[in-house]
Amino acid sequence: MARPREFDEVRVREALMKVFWEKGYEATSMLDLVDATGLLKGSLYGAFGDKQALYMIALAHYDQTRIQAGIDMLTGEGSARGKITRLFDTVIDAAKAGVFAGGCLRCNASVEMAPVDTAVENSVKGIIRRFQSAVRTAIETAVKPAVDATALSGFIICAYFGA
Amino acid sequence: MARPREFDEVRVREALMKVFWEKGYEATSMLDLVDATGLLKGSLYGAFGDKQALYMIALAHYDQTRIQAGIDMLTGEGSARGKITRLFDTVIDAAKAGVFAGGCLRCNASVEMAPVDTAVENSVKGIIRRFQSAVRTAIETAVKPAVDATALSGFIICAYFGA
DNA sequence: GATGTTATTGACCGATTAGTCAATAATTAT
DNA sequence: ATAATTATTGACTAATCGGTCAATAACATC
Repeated sequence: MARPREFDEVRVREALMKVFWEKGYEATSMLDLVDATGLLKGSLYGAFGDKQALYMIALAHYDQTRIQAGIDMLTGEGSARGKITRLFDTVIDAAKAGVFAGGCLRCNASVEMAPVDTAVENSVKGIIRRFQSAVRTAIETAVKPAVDATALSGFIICAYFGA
Repeated sequence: MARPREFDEVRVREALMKVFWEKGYEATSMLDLVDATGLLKGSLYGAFGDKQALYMIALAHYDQTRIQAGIDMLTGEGSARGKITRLFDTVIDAAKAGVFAGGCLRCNASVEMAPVDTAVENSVKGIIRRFQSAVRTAIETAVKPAVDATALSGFIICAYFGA
C-alpha cells in the first residue's frame, strides 16, 4: 500500500553509529551522515528524525551491539572473579586490536553531550546503572557476602570505563 | 611606541578556559568567546590567533592553574602513600564542591579533540606523562622499591582520571 | 489501470559559522 | 606637533550549518 524503503535499516544504524563514534556529535554534519549512510537528508529526516534523534539511535545501536555483550558476560555462569577478569581481558584484547580507536562511544557521549542534553544524560545514566547492576549481582551471587558489593562494583565500573 | 592593550591577559585566558571547559571545542562559537572575554573578534584574532590557538591557550591555562597544583602535591615532602591519598582527597572534595561540574577539561580535550588534532593529542600526552612521572617518582622515593612503580603509577593515573 | 500511500530526490531556506579588513583610536618616540 | 606603531572596532564575506518542501517514483489495493 506504499513505496517500500530501499535501505537496510541495520546497515544505516551501523553507519550512523560509526560516524558519531569517530567524530562526536557537534563535529558531525548532516553531510557526513548522508555520505556514510548513502541516504539523502530528506530520507534520514523522514525515516528517523532530526540530528539529535539520529544520535540517540546511534547510542542505542552501540548499546545493543557493544555494551550488551559485556553485560552478557557477567550474567552467565561462572565465578564472579572469573567473569570479571574475562570481561577485562576481552576489553583489553579489543583495545589492542584497535577496536576502540575512538574510545567508547558511551563515554564520549557522557563527556560531550550528557551535560547539555538531558535525554543523553538519562540514557547514559541508565546504561551505567544496568552495567553496575550486572556487576553487583555477579559479585553478590559469589560466596563472599562480606564485601560491600555496591562499593566494589562502583570501583570496578570506574576502572572499566576509566581505562 | 604603540597603543597598549586594554584587557587583562590573565582574565581573558581564564574566561577562554571556562567557556571551552563548559561547552567543549566544537560547541563553542567565536561569539561565545567574544561574550565571555569582552573582547571583539578582531582583538582575539590579533592578540592570540584563530579558534584552535585560543583552545590551546585555554588548555595551557588549565594546566598551569589546575593540573600543576596536583603535581605540586606529589613533589612535596611526605610519604608516597600520604601524598597520593591527600591528592585523591583534595580532588574528591573539589568534586563534591562542584568544581568539576564540567568534568576535567584535559579529559574532555582528550575525548573530543585529541583524535582529530595532533597538537591537542601531543599536548594531552605530555601532561599525562608529566603527571605519571610525578606519581612514579613519589612512589620510587618511598621505601618500597619492590613494587613495579611504572605499572602502579599507571594504575593510579587510570583511577584518578577515570573518576 | 486508477487510486492512495509512502519513499526518494535535490533544490532551497534562513541562520550561523570562522575568519578578514579598512578605518579609527591610543600610545610612544622624535 | 608629527610620525610610527599597535589595538580596537564593527561591518563584511564566503562557506557551512540543520532543516524543509514540492515534485516525483515505487509500491499495494481495489
